[in-house]
Amino acid sequence: MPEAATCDRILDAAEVLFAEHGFHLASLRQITQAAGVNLAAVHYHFGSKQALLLAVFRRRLDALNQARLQQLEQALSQSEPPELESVLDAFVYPALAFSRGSDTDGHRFMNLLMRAFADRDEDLHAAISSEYAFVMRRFAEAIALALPGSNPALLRRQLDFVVGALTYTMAESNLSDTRSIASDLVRFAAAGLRSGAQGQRPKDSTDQTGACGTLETTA
Amino acid sequence: MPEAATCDRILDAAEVLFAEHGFHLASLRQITQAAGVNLAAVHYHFGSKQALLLAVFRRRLDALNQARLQQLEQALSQSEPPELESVLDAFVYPALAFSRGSDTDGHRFMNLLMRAFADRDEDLHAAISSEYAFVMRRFAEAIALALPGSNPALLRRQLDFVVGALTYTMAESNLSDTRSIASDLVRFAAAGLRSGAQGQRPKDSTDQTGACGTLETTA
DNA sequence: CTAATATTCAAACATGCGTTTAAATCGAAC
DNA sequence: GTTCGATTTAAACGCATGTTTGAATATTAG
Repeated sequence: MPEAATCDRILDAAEVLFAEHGFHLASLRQITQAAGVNLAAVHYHFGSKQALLLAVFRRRLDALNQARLQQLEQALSQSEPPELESVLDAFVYPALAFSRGSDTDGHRFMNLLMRAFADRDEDLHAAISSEYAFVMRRFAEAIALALPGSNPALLRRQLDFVVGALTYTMAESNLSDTRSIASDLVRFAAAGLRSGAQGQRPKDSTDQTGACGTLETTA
Repeated sequence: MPEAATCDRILDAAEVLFAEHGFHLASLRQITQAAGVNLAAVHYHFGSKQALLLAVFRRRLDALNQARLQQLEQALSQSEPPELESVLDAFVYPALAFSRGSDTDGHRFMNLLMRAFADRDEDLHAAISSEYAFVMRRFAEAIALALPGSNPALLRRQLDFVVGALTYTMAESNLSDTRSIASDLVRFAAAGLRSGAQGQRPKDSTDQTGACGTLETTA
């Protein structure tokens, strides 16, 4: 029989309904009914509703960040030092392609990601950010290589600008050409990053740790 | 007696708890207890929990967008055509100052705003965006004036990048110097906007309506 | 075939929610 | 001082939720 396993059917239905109605509004009864499984199956296979949410996240983020790192390696091997636009594209394009691809699943999942970011779910945040923190670190290093002499504190702040622009863009519901949006965003971000790279910025630039490692690590 | 009126005490407590736990998790029992009023007072004064949320939003957004427009008028009167950086600062600074001001209330409210954006609450969205759509329109016009010959469709897309960077930055929980963050973001955004202003962009740039008027209007 | 293990199932449990109700209390006007 | 509308109060209603339970059913192993 081509019937998917119970776990996967639960994950699929949960992803759809979490993204559509939010974590707390999507009930396990809705989810299990949409998945065509019994209500208690969630607790049997995942333990709790919260654990189910985490499992939904893990399944997608693994694939996304793997695609990002793969494209980053390619960008790093193509020139020395790496080209800024190539690094940014490796960060931006897989996310946009995933969120706006032909399958609507990716877009739905990105909505879910935005929700989780806004919800500031501490447990989920901690679990996820520790799993994928190294991805953001790798990109920060690559951008620093592409912009020699840049101010690290300013660069980190500007990276948050890029993540914000990307996250917000992904959450937009109308979908048009992914490639052109990605290139617009890459050009926009590259110009912005270079605008602070010439050693301008006379003032303090207080380097407060603790700003990194938030959920942006995942988007 | 210096006791605040019941309505205001409910609004204050609701803003805190909505921002802290989200709309659906913050219960009316929590809110009324924190406000020191009876549970039924919410329905007597506001009608429903949803209407209470809307009232919380209105109270803050009025002040924020008024401050933005005031600073925009000043920027428009200072030079002809207006300077791009001044226009952007009028959009960015009041929001950042409000969200990171000495009172923690502003920051909490910005969290609430992000939540509402992520929640895609249709009713709230419709009510709010229609009330403040003209603010975004005014800023789009001003930026178009500051960048003569710019592509309107591209400009709108880039404006979303700016809104995203701003929203994301506001939601960051650590608070440091507002003025320096604002100027970093303004320089970043100005460079990005100018990067697409020289008539580049040969491809389509399909102008799909319906992209505007989303909740970004409020942030 | 049988025994043991893994999975599914229907039903119930306890809890918290938004909302409603009707009586009690307050504040000013006559 | 009494009356009348506005406000506050305590209690209850109806309902949906996440979770647990224990029996029924599949699945696998010996």
